[in-house]
Parts: sequence; structure tokens; C-alpha cells
Amino acid sequence: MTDSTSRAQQKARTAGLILEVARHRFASDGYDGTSIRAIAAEAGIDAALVMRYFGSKDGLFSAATEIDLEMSDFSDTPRQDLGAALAQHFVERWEATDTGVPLRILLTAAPKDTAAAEKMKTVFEQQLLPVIAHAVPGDSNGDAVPAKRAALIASHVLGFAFCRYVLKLPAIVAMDEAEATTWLGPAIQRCLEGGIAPLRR
Amino acid sequence: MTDSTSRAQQKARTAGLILEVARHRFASDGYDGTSIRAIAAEAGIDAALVMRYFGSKDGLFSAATEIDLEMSDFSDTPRQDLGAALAQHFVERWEATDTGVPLRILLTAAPKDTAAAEKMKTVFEQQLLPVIAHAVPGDSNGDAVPAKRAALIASHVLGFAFCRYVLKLPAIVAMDEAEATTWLGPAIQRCLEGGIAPLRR
DNA sequence: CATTCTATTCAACGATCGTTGACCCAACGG
DNA sequence: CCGTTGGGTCAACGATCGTTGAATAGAATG
Repeated sequence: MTDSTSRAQQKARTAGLILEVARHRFASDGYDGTSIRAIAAEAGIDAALVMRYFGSKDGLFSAATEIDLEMSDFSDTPRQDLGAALAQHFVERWEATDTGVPLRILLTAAPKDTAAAEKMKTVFEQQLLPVIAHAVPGDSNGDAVPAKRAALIASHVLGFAFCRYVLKLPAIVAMDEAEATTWLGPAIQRCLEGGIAPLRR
Repeated sequence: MTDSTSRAQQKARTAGLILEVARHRFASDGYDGTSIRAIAAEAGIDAALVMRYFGSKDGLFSAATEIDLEMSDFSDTPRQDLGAALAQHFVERWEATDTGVPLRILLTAAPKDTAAAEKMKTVFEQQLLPVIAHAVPGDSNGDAVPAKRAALIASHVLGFAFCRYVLKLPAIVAMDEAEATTWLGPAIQRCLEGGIAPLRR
């Protein structure tokens, strides 16, 4: 602890650098398209060091895709404003670099890796569903309705993200955050209201 | 031409078998997860034969992802019914085995392969956009509006397909074709009507 | 200074992949 | 019956990958 850069700090810094590089490579090239050698080269270290810190490529991928949607304080949001509030929150999460990059990684890796698909499913169902279940309790006859609402909201958000970040449709890419929020708000709000036929079943 | 199974027919039949096997493997395991050796083994032939018929793995992939959305006769559909009609058409296309499998292939391959993403973009923009542009002509002030409408429709359809075929969210998988159509119809219809703020810009 | 520890590197193994060229064998034309 | 064509197979090359164990160098410690 004599030097300003102790060896524990050096290790943490290198591991952080690996994580940062890995996130960008995974996000742009996918899981298979990204090699540990490429990550190591971009980080200026040896490939074996990545193995030593994260155990395996899967371990590095898991560490690089830790996602927290930070969905907490929607308890007091009126139900009629929840669609707009959720839209704004999701757009901000996807556009932010800290949470957006891992989300985009999972979005691109989900098709091939079953674990990534499961992880994204868990993220959306376990972080989004409680908010929905609290705001719109299950009807008297059916109890799977909140899950359906959450899934349909996820469908809207993921479809928008897919067209914006994967397909890069010009008309979707051109929208700024405010415009995206304005568009997604009513679409999400529709999933929260009870009169729609598919939600009745 | 003496035998019932001439050699030209044999070649066509084998090539068709390769294509069929390749489509299912690509759809379930993605582009990288599918090896030419695995396709050849499942088809009961040698890997070199695949190369002989399709030139390369990319050639096989391109041949396996030829998509025709068969969007032709929407000219007479009233504008107010177009959302429901498009919803029914898309749900049928995605559920059908002939067109649905290649669509699912592109959906899973688009994140990694830029060519696949470009192909899917072309499919949706060049086969969907003319229908939209014909039904809802460009406004007097802006001309990029039909493209935005088509992109937002694609966002809805692809988001639904992503949750249904990739993430396999239980609430979305459980929906039958009629329920999916009933849900997607109003969502698509909303993209066709002009009073919505993001479409004004 | 000697020793220990650890972050990091080096070299290599085994596996898998796309791709290629030589080869085999049954079906056709003469 | 012989020569040719072409569908199909076999073995191998070169490249890349994830992964591993030994080796190195420099800080921490006594």
C-alpha cells in the first residue's frame, strides 16, 4: 500500500478495462463474432489474462451483461400517466451508455445464446412485471393478465430497440429521445388499460 | 431421361433437401451456430457437396433466406381496415412454415450479420413501404412520413416476433393466431392515422 | 539483500471450422 | 462395349478459436 497504484488497484483497473472493451465488442460484433484474443488485443494485454480474471468466455459474457433497469419509484405514478413514465424511463435506459450497452448486447446475443435469451427474459419479467402487477392488479377472473401486459410492453420496447439499434431503420434512428418517448408512451399505455380484447381472455 | 429419376432431378432434389435442412438449422442455431458439416450430416451427404452446390456458407445462407412477403392485393382495402388486414397477413406469414422459417432466420441472424440485417431491412422497406405509401400518401409538407409509418409498423411486428420466437415469453407464445391478430391490428392501425404527434414532424 | 507473491506473458494443445482438390462410381451417348 | 459426364465422397490444408500450464518480471515483505 506504499505506492499510489497498489497491485489490488491495478488488478481491478485491468479487469474493469477488460469489461469495458468486452461490452463494446460484444455489442457490435455479437458473442461469436467477438474473440477473447480480440478483446485482449484491444485492451493491450494477453488473452490468457482474460481467462484468469473471468474464468471463461461465458464468464466474461455474464459479467459484461449485468443489467439493472433501476425500476423502483413508480409506486406513486398515477395509472393514467404510467405509460408515458415507463416510455421515458425505457428510452433513457436504452440511450444511456452504462445500461444501454449491456441491453444492446443481450438484444443481439439472445437469438443465438439460449442463456442470453433467458437472461433478458428474466430482466424484463422480474424487473418490469412487479411494477405492472402493482399498478394494474390482476382481474378477479384471471391472474395471468399482468404477465401478459408486461410481455406486450416488452414487445413494444424490444421491437423499437431492434429497429433502432440492430436494423438501424433510418426513420427510427432519426427520432430523438423526446420523439421516441412520445411515440412509445401511448403504445405502452394501451397495454395498461383493460378494455382491449386480447387482455380479456 | 430413361430412368424416372434422372440425374438433373437428383441434383435438384438434393439441393432442395440441403436448403430445407439448412433453413431449420439456421433458424434454431443461428448462422455461427450452424456448421456446414452439421447440415451435411443431417442431410446424409458430405460437406463438400454443399460447397459444390452453393459455393460457400454465405451463398447457402443467402439461398436459405429468400423471402417473399407476398404483399400485393391491399390496394382495395379501405384505410380504416388496413391495420387489421396487415396484422392478419403478417401473423399468417410468420406462422407459416414456408415464409416463417426464413423470416425467423433473418430475425436471429440480423444482430450478428450486417448482410442479414440489411436484407431484412430491404424486405420490410421494399415490400411493406409501397403498400403504406399507396394507402396513406405523403402529407403536403413532409414526404418521409410513409417511411416512418412503415418503420413503426415493422417495429410492432418485429417486437412481437422477437418476444414470441426468440425470447419465447410465455404470455406471447400462448396467444393463438386470432388473438395475435386482434392485438396487432389496432397497434398497426395507429401507425396509419395522421393525428399522432411523432408522425407530424 | 533475499524471498515471496502476483499480475502478466509466452507457447502450445486440441478442437472445430470453411474450403479445396483429388478421387470414385453409376448413368448416359455413341 | 467404351469413353465421358457429373453427382457424390474422402482426406487434408490452413486458419481461428477457447483454454491451459509453465515461465517472467516487478512490486511487496521480512
